[in-house]
Parts: sequence; structure tokens; C-alpha cells
Amino acid sequence: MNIKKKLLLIDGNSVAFRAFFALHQSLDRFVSHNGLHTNAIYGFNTMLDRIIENTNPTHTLVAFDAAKETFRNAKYSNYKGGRAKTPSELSEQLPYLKKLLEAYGIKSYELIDYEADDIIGTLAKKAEKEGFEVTIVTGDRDLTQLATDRTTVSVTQKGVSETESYTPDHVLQKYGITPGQIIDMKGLVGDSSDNYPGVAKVGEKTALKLLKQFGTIEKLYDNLDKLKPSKMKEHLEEDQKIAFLCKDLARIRKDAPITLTLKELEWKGRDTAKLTSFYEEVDFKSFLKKLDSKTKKKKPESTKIDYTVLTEDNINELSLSFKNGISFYLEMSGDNYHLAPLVGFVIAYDGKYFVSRNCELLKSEKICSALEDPAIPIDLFDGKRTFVGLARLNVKLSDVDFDLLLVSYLLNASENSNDLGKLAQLHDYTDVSTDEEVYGKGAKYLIPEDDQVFFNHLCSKLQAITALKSPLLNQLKENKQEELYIKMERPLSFVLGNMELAGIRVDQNRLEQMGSEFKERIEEVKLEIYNEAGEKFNLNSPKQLGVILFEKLKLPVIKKTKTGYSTAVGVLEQLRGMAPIVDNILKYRQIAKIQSTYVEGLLKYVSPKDSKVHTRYTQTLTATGRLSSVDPNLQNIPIRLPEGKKIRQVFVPRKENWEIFSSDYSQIELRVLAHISHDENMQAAFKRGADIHANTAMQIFGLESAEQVTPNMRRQAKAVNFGIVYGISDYGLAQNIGISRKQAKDFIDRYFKIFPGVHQYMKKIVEKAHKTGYVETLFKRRRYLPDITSKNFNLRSFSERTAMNTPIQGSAADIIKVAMINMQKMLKKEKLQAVMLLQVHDELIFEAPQEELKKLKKLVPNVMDEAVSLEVPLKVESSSGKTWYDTK
DNA sequence: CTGTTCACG
DNA sequence: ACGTACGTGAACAGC
Repeated sequence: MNIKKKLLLIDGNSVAFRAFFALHQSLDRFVSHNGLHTNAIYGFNTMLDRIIENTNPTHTLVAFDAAKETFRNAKYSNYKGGRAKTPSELSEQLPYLKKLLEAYGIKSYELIDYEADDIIGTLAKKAEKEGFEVTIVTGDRDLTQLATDRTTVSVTQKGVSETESYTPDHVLQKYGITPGQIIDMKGLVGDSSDNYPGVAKVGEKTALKLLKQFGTIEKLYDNLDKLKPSKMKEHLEEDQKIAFLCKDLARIRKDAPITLTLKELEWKGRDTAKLTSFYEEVDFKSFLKKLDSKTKKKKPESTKIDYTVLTEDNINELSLSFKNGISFYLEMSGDNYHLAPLVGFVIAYDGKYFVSRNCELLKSEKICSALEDPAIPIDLFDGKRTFVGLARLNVKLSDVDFDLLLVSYLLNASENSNDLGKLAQLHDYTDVSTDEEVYGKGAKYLIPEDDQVFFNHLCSKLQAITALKSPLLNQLKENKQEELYIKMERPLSFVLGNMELAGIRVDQNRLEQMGSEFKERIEEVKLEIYNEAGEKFNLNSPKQLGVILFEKLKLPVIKKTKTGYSTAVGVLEQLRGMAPIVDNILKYRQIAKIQSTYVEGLLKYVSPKDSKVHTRYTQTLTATGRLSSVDPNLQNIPIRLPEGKKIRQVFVPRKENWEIFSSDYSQIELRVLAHISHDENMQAAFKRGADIHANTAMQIFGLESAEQVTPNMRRQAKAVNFGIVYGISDYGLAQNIGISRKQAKDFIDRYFKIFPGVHQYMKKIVEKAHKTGYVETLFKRRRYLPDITSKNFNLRSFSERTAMNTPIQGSAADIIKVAMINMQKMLKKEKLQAVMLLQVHDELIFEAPQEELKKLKKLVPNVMDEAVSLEVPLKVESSSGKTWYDTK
């Protein structure tokens, strides 16, 4: 196992300084029993824990400035002159800080004649050469000059626990220059805290402008005569010497005479005993407690697990009863469990572990009967994946007791990793590695040949599942989410597994035929575009297209992106009519999208075995509780435009004389909103079966009757309704329907007056989120919104909109999930041949023999209707046809 | 590996 | 004054 080497370099003085001033108001609260100030140590410690957790360094060092005088004073005697003396409350902490570092097992280092920067610069360069990934932590932006593709510079913000990470890209994005040009900038601007002046009257803005034009100070002065005469030019001429000197002062040395080797910086972790006594000395109670709980949790060296390798010969030694339940993990080499090779498994009961690479053994009577017996409780991670994997061996996983993946997702839907090791870590269980650590990733992904390594990893997964079972189930109980787990997500995982296994049939010939038609049209349009542009270029490149449209053809620039001109649909639509090329580009985009994503993309997934595509539904990904669909994504098959909609013609039933049947909830999200907001006006509209958008239009435009609503009014009202569901803002609404912000605000104000219950709901839910830190759906699905208290307007606003939207979107997701579970049961109970195939958020798609259609037409809407009882009726619409295209 | 664009609800 | 609608996945370009 080859873990990447990571070096963490900390600018000791600078971070301590930042920590000291960040906690300056609390200076008096941070005094130990013998009178020592501790605020800087405390802040430093907080930062240290965070950065270690985030970067997982293998090597560490904290650099300090040695004495006052360095080589820079020899070059410029005023260097750092006039700087206020370090306050004694801070300097008294420095020796203790070094003690803290010692307990952390981190080396402190200083070097006569050099500053901490130079030590860091030198070691970073050295480490890079040896293949390290380097993280630098400092409070001083000057160090961003050291950023490279292998070195990230984290600069502390306001406090010290939050940092801003500077990669070369980030420097470029923020300043428009490369890290190397930072020193040129400092040369021109100077540095007041280090007391060197730079060029008179040149500040950051001017410096950046000059550097973007010329690159470096040297080139700037080589080309000074190209500048128009100005005051600035005079200053530049006068201060030339100073500029070069300042640049030299700003340059961090990468050749300091450091005798340390990188090997000496290897980090072996904290010394708990030393750290405990240090914390006691400085009265850090909270850190002591943290340390205590960490050491307690650590299990007595359990890295090596006893297991038995199963073979055909010893399989009979397995217990017969498994009555206390089993835990089970089936390993596959790859993500797509419909296809990934089954490479091994582990089964455990009564604390004994049995492993094998031979998954055929799972078919043996002994194991198979246990997995298929609903009376034997099974604990695992990702029941759906396991269910599908076993189904490939014709083993039918019967029931699951504890599914770590599902439970973990319900406890916190935002932390949605699919890796057992990572999830376990989130719950403070650290005795299991992640798959990435053991198997590698990308091209290096490999199931280990070493049995010891592989089997040990599998066993440690089961240990994690067992260890987390009762604490996580307790948390579910505290959150009142047991029912959500037992009645909804756990049974749903099997429903989804069956849908995935069923798959939907694709008419491959038809799809290929469509492909060649699209291909011809693409070629035609492409040729026309090249003609109109006067040259060939890569039409798929927004960058190249931007050059043609906005530079060559001189069309007006409507919107810019981070990297250049925007060429998105909205922009192109505004350019329509100005040049014929625009229409053709839109046409090209449309067809090229269909071709690459839906023709070629889909063909890649058609199984040669059964002519079907088997998507995977991700049950534990979205923050709201919706499903998502991958490989292929069958939840975004085109429907809005006629060209794209044709793709639906290739989705066909599995048998002759069968049809595709589809039912969808109409306006489910608005109905959910009417329910949870108790808004009487909105509820009344749904109860009398009104066209909800027309109704909204009538009311916000103050009309007498529905007949007076024009199509345009309805369109605008519809946008307002959508906006409400999304957590409305005047800006967003204005953008969407192309009106002014003021008009949009007007609409919203009127809307809230007409639907006061909705207004109340919006206010209350945001309040609740502020108070509790989370919001919930009808079925107690929970989403945490940590940013809701942020001082950053953007983050906070986003969280507030999310607080409004999540209960609506999430409850709708809950409802259809209930319907799916009931539907599956109903199909079985009624002994129908019909198969549930797909879910598209508010829609369920089936295939069925023609003779069952009549029955389904009643049954499916009934089940969907009765999934939940709201204060307003639900409405379900159905249709059927020979292909998915022909439904509705 | 990130950003842009575009497909869906 | 700030500056975005909510939730997704795939293809592609260009580093």
C-alpha cells in the first residue's frame, strides 16, 4: 500500500499572531491557573486539529522566525523597521506553543539569518522534488507566491480555523496573475507591515494592470518607453531601484541552508500522555475531553482479525442456525454492480469471520439458505447493491436488518459518501480503511492479491457495521426516524433493486437508425456554420465558438463566464436574427446533444444479453431525499422538444403485445405546499380542481374570472408558482421570465398577500432552520443547513431558500417512495405480470400485457393517491402506449 | 479534474 | 450593497 506523501508546513509566528488577535477580545478568559495567557495556543491548537484532519499529513514542520535581524536587513536596513513590539501576552505563549507542538510530535524549526517563509519555501521545493504533496498554512498572503500544482497555500481568515486555499488557479482567479508574479506585485506595491515602500502611488490595482500587460518588473522596465507619459510613468522611473530592491525583499528564498532531511519530518502522531499533561498545565478542558473520548474509542489493537478461509471442503463447518443473525459483505471490483466482477465476500456470526474469493460458494446450500431466510436478521452496507450482486448468482437476499449506508444517509443526507470507510469515519469509527486506501483509484484501482490484506479489509468492514449498529440506530430513534428507515427506505431498496434488475428494453436497431439520421443532419448544419464563420473550428468548444461569434463576427457580448464569453442558450437566443449562424448553432447544439448523450450514450449501456438498459438508482445521494439515476441516467430522457422526444420511441416493452404504462402526480409539489402551509386559498383551489397556474394568474393580476387569463399571464403565474417552491427571490424570478426586479418583487408581494399561509410558512421554516439548524419533510427526513447562520450573504441566502424548498421537494419524494413500495406489494397481491420499471421523480413507468392495462389504469392511480393523506387531494394522470413516447 | 453546457423533474 | 432561482447526471474541452 503506497500512501501519498504529504508535507504540512506551518508558518508558526504568523499563525500564532493571527490566533492571538482573533481571540483578542477573549484574552481575559484564556488565562491558565498560573496566570499564563493561552488564547494564541488555543487558536493554534484548533487550527492544527482542523488542518491535520483535512490534509492527513505524513510529514510536518512548524517554522519560526529566528531573531530580529535577517539577511534582509543587510539589503535594506529599514526592513521590518518601526514595527510595534510583539505584545508580551503573546510572546509569553511562544515557548508553550513549542511544547504543544512537541506533544503533537511536530518538529519546530528556526534558522539564524532567515525568516520562517524562507524555511518553508526551501522545504516545499525540496519536498516537491521528492514527489510530496505540500500544504502551507500561514496568516500571510505573501506566501501565496509558493503555490504550485503540488503546493497549496492555506491562508487563515479572520479567525484561524477557517482558511482560504490558494492553488495557482485560485491565485489567477483572484488576482489575474501567476503565483510567481506575486513578488513582482509586492515589488511595485511595497509592504507596509514589513516597512518597504515599493513604487510611489502604485497600489494593487495599478500593479496588477501593469503585470497583466508586461508580466514582470524586469519586462516592465524594459518596455517603459511604451507607456504614455503620465504621473505614474514618472513615479516608475524615479523608483526603479526601489522596485527591484523590494522585489528582491519579497522573494521567498528556496535555498536556505537547512540541514534537516524530509525523513526527519515524518509525523508519527500525537503523544497522548504528553498532550494530556500539557492540556492540564494550561487548563484546556475541552481539548482534554476530546482527547479522552478519542483514546477511549480506540479499540485494543484489532488491526489483525482472525478469519477462516472458506472452501468447498470446509463449508460444512459453518453453523446451521445463524439464529443471532449474521453480517455480510459482498465485494465487487467496480461501481456498477450489475456488471462488476464479484471478487470476494465475508460472512460473520457470533464473532467469527469466514471469507473467500470464490463467490460461487454463496450458492451453496449452507450460505444461500441463510441469506434467503427472512427469519435471519442480516446486517450489511448497501442492501441494494448486495441484493443485485447476489441475484446474479441466483441467490435472493431476503431481508435486511441494519443497512449502514441507508441509516447513515438518513441521519445526515448531506454527507453522502458511498464508501464504508469514509462513512464510518464520519461517525467517529476509525478502525476501517476506505476502499480507496486499500484498492487505489482510477487506473491504479486493483483488488489486492495478498489474501491477508484483502480479507482483513473485508472483515474490518463487518466490524465497522457491527460497531456502528446500535449507536446509529439510537440516533435514528432520537431523531424519530425509525419509521422512515423501517417502513420506507429499507423496503424501498429492494423495490429499486427489482426495478434495476428488470431493466427497460431498448430497440437497438431503431436507435442506431436514428443515430445515422442525426449524424447526417449534424454534418449538414456543421457545414453551413463553417461557411457562415468562414473557417472550420471545434463547434463543441465554447471557447473557440466565443472567438468566432464575439471577435470575428463582432456580435455583442451579453454575458461572460469565469473563463470567457458565455455561449449558453439564453445568450444565443438574444443574438438570434443578428446573424444566421446563431440559429444554426442552436440547431447544432440541440442535435449534437441528442446524438452524443442519448444515442451514442445510451447504446453503450444496452446489454447484449437482454437488449435492456439497467440503470442504478442512487438512493443515498440527494440532499432532499429524491432518487438519482446513473449509468445510464433514465431520469433525464428528452421530452420538451419534439426532436429529442423521439428518443422515447426506442424504449419498448419486453414482449410482443405488451405496452408501456405511465402514471404521474400532477402538481405534487404545489399540493404538498398547500398542505404544509395550510393556506386556505391555495387549498380551496386544489379542492375545486382548478387549473392552479391560471388560478394564480387570475388572483395576482386581479381578474374577475378564469376566462380573462391570457396565455402569457398564465405563463408568468406558472413561473411565480415555481419560484415559490424554489424559495423565491425577486432576482431569480426576474431572470426567469425576463421582467425587471421591481416587477418581480411586485408579483411576489401580491402573491404573499393572496396566499398568506404560504408567506407564514416561508417565514416559519426559515426561523425553524435558524433555531434548530435543520429542516424536515412530512416523513421526518432531515437536512441540516449549517450555513443558515453564516455572515456571508450568499451562503446564508442559499440556505434560506433551501430551507423553504427542501420540505416541499423532499416530502414529494417521500410520497412517491411510499407509493412505489405499496405498488410493488399490490402487483404481487393481484398476481399481475406488470413490472414497475422506472421512477422519474413524480412519475412511475411500468410495462404490462395489454390485457392488464385496464386494471392498471385504476390500480396505479389508486395506490399513488392513497400513499398519503393530505389536506388537499392528490391527482394522478395515466396513459399507455406501444413505446414510452406514446404514453401521453 | 474543473468548468460549461444542457437534458430532466 | 451583496447577486441566485431547487434537485440531479453526462459529454466535452482544455488544463
